[in-house]
Amino acid sequence: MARQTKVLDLLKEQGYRLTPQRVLVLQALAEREGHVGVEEILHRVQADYPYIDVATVYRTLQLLKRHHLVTEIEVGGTSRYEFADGAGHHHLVCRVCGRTSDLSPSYLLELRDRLVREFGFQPDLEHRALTGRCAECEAKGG
Amino acid sequence: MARQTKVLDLLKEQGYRLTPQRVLVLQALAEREGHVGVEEILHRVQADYPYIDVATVYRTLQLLKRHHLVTEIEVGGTSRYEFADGAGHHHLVCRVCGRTSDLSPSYLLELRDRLVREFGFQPDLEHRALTGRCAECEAKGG
DNA sequence: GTTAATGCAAACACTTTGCAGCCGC
DNA sequence: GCGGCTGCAAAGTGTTTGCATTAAC
Repeated sequence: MARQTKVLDLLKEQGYRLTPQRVLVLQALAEREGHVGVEEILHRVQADYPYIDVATVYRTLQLLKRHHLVTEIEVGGTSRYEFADGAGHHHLVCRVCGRTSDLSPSYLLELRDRLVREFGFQPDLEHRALTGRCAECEAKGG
Repeated sequence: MARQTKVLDLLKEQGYRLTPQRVLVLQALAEREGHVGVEEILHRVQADYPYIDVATVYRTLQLLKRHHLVTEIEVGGTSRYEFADGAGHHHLVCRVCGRTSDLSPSYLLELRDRLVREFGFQPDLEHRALTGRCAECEAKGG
């Protein structure tokens, strides 16, 4: 059973229409680990259905986000989206080679606790992308 | 002696021209604590010199950034700039009321160390804005 | 006088919106 | 068939760029 099936059921339950566009956007998100840019989603969907418009992709992503079925992440001024299955997590994004890897939520817990404890500040640390330089690029000295 | 004077000297030394526009942009940054949006900088400068263009503001900020005289911070998809005097630091930005407060760099050191130690990943944690809800807005339950 | 910096306008990338027609239910 | 959803086009942000003119040195 494909990752996106339960999301589709959920949308249907809520009275949303299961248009082929929505199915394809979900598919594009599901068949890809990690966060995906809007551009890439558009291209993937267009492979199956060339008439889809960016506006529809954005609208679909907004809908999914509103229902917490995808999570949005901002990296370098533009938004990327990711299937929201399972627990939250973060990403390490290499600024040089672009490769990304996952980071357990536990890494930001200590920071959150300190901010809450010391300032009563509840930080948005749900699904963050941390940019930097990965070990490889660091070694190459780019 | 105004905060921006040494920056102006520095620019002059490097052979850059001290145009009134540059002086005014620096003034706008200096007379304001914390990070300032481009829009606000533009308006402040226009009060003294109405003919300045946004492009000039952007170009000036790029120049200053290139020489590490201001730091850039991205919050909510747009850039904000801050005078780069003294040690680095971070900001807590309340998503509800918009108020900001400073955060000592020490708060992110432990995280940086773990990422370096465990993954060899050198994160960009120089001058970050952490959004969230401040104690007051949290209490009000907005 | 040179040449860098400006103002203006146009282009840019990303995202949102208005609207007429279409199609999932 | 109703009403939500789509495609298209246009507009809206925030930022950058090309170019002729201006002004700092």
